[in-house]
Amino acid sequence: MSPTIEDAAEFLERALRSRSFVLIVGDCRVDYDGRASSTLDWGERAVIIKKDGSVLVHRPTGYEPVNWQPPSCLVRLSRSNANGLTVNASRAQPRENISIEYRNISLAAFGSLNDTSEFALHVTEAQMKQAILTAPNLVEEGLRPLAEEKHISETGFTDIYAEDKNGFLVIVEIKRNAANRDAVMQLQGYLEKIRKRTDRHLRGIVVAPYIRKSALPLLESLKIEFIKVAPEQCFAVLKTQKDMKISQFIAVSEDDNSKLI
Amino acid sequence: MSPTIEDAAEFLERALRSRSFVLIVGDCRVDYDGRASSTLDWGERAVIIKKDGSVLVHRPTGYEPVNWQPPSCLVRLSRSNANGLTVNASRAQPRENISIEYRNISLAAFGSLNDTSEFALHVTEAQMKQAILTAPNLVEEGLRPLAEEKHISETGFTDIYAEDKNGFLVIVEIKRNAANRDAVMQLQGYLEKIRKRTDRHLRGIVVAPYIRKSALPLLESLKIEFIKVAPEQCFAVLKTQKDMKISQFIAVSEDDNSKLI
DNA sequence: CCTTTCAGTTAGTTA
DNA sequence: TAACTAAGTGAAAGG
Repeated sequence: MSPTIEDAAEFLERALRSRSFVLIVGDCRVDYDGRASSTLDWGERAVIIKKDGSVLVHRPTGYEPVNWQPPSCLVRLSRSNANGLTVNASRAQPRENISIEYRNISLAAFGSLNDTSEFALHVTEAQMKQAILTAPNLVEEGLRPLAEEKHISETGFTDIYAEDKNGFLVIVEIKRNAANRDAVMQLQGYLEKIRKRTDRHLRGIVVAPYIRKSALPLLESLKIEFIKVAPEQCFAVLKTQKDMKISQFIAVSEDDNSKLI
Repeated sequence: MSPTIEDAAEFLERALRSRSFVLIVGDCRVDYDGRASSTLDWGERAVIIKKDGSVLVHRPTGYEPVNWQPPSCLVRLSRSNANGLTVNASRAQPRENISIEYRNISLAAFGSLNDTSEFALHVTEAQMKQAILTAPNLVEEGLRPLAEEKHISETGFTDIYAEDKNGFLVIVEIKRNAANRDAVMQLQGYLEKIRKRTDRHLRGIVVAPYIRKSALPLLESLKIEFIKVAPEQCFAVLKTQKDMKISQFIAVSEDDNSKLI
């Protein structure tokens, strides 16, 4: 059933050379030495070796790996003896090393993982935009969205056209995470373009969960405003939308039931 | 090459029922909702489901899982449609849920991991004992170890017999981690046994990285002493021992080399 | 490269 | 069970 150590060694040699995602399940001993040191006697664990040099040793329970190595460390394979196979992962700065010695390997696999999607914590900018279009008072009392902006030449510029309660034109730039100088500059560039085409009074608002201190001077000098909108708020709005649909459905169902009584 | 979603579903159904260690590599979408919320669009990731209900979603790079669920959560499988398969992991307190929707599975495996060894951070008690036997001044200036104690009836009692510079008998109890009331009581019980057999002045010393505040009153009332010995110190001693051997070897080698010159 | 701060922190210990 | 604290914390942002 299990591959021989010999076969596994050859297999893993190829796996590590290919710098892909490597999975090993087997009976091993783990030694760590670095900022601290640790030992873990024989037992079956699952080990993940990633292409960036991360190494994770997972026991049968628990969220955290029992031993690990952060990204950008050097992973090598060595044969301690005919029946032994050791995976060695080390890095400098700080000098740390973990060695995983196998006496049996029950599963070994490797392959490249194709994964390019962006991870969005809380909500995406698109979802934030949707939330603000649904509930513009998240930004300002009396704000009325006008139309969605088509990306003309900008990259990664999520924004909203709107009118405030005084009828002034408002450009809202949304950032999913911290607004920095770049975000302010981007909005400024956009405002300047628009000012060339219209004489209307123009306001620029950066909307983000929070703003970098480093962006505050620029913000003030350009008379651009910052409104803090937490992803949670947006999520709450979107959730309420969803819940609305569900609660409406439930209401109908209850009506149906009442008819049955 | 890859199993069909149909086959994978059946396979994983069995895997989850067996409450063992489950590995899934495949093209998935991940949604999380709980203390925060997140989305992750299609891509290939490795998922670990442990018997205690931990769930880890790992991308091709990075130490941390992109999404996860801590131990003791409920993992269920559902078929969204003929070509879809969703792993759902939820827990209450706090209410959290992650759902992993697959459109392709390239690897699925499960099995029980037999892993009972104790994880020892820094050093084991045996190693601490070895270090103190090698360098008794870690505990006290002038301490001379007498003999190793055979475990009479105690469990997990790692200790050292010694004489201090005044010729008094010293019993040293070693704890790898925090010394608590139990440790003090254990040593006290042992001291009482010995006092019945001898009239010699007897000292009891608890050696550990640190001591619980809760154990201090008991310690004082029983006139038992506490000496802080950090695992790092023990490790340093053991390392020096090792290094001694190596440096001796190097010294010899250098001698040999010098002869060759 | 170092420092500070935050995390869906997790995990362990004490009250 | 809740509160407090440490972690081989890791990861991001700022200097």
